[in-house]
Amino acid sequence: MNISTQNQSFVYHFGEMGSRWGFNRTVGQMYALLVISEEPLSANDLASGLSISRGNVSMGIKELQSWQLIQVSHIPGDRKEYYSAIGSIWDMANTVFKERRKREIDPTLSLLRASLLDKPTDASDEYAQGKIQEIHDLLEMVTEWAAELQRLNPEQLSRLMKLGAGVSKMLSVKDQLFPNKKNSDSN
Amino acid sequence: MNISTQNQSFVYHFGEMGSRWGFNRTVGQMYALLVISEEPLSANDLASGLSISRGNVSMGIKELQSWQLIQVSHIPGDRKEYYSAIGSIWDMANTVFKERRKREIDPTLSLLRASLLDKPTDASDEYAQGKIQEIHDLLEMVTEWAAELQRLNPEQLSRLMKLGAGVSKMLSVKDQLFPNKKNSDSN
DNA sequence: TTAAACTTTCAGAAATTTCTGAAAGTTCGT
DNA sequence: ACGAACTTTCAGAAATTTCTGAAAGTTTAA
Repeated sequence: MNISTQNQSFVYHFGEMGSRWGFNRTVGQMYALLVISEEPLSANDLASGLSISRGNVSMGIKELQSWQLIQVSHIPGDRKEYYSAIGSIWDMANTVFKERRKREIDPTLSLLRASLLDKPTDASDEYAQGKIQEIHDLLEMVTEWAAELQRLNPEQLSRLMKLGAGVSKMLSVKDQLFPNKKNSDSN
Repeated sequence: MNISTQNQSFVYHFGEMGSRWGFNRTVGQMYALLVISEEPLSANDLASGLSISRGNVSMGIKELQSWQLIQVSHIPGDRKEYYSAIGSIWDMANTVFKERRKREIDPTLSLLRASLLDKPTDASDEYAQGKIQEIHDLLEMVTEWAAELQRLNPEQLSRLMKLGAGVSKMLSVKDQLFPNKKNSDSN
């Protein structure tokens, strides 16, 4: 199994990016390779395609499975396991967002909430708590909003995004339609 | 300079989180400490507060400055430099987003565009290009949208987010108001 | 039950990242 | 011009992460 030079740089770069998304370079490369290959690939294909050890592939597969990003399939008469990327690119983005929220944001929110329970003992603690509160509120709002958006289907989301700047116009339209809805919480 | 145990865990955790946002643990901790402290802190304060070397602090400061997250100030009659976090939490989030876009997303988009310029040579390349195209389009759309949202002021953004699920209702309201606007590009 | 065909595990090696602290650099007052 | 008070740099040390490959585990077929 070898990768066309055409896709080499994509796979490699995706690996680098992957490390920003919570998994390491090789795991990112493995995933990239699975995404762009139409046929499912065996663990050996991945190892030889990326010139990494079989053991490394095995660990990477485990990781990708824990992210729910790949799928196993079988070929009749062949005992090897074959892997392929699950779903569309939208699904992938969704999954990664959801997983990261679970693994990173949620624990952070808990920690912030815990911090807020301690009563501040002096002025500087007071100031610190104020800041922690701000961060908490921002994170919570963004998180909830993201969850909300994830509930839209891709088509709706796509329309919303393509609306672009129009979104602020919509806000004012809304004010005209429902001028008495309280949106005066401008802190 | 020592940190109240109350804030210790916040600073430490923020450090861990920081590494997800593109800088390392100590840089994250330094920033956390600056955020929750009302007074500007000197490099030595940071070093002793976090029990790290002076040299490390110096590098961290450079990093935070390149992210435009901190500010220098001076105390009359004192030659030391004092640092403090810039702006509100909103500003911070904005800055981090903008910087990450510049450093990570933009290069990725360029790479994807470059990949798309090569004509595919066989069927499997064709499939790969299709996927790369999808990723490109998604990334581009999300990026543009994010830029759009960043142009809103915090108050508008906050209202939009608090709208939550209401956003999909707005989409249908829009359809009723402007039923002939073409939004049928549902690929 | 044996063995072939596969997968997983994990100790230690290799690679990478981060940190320290001494030395070099800068700035300012005299 | 000198030296005190600071900051920055950077080579190598320390810590952390990732990877390898041999050994152990699993599954299937006969």
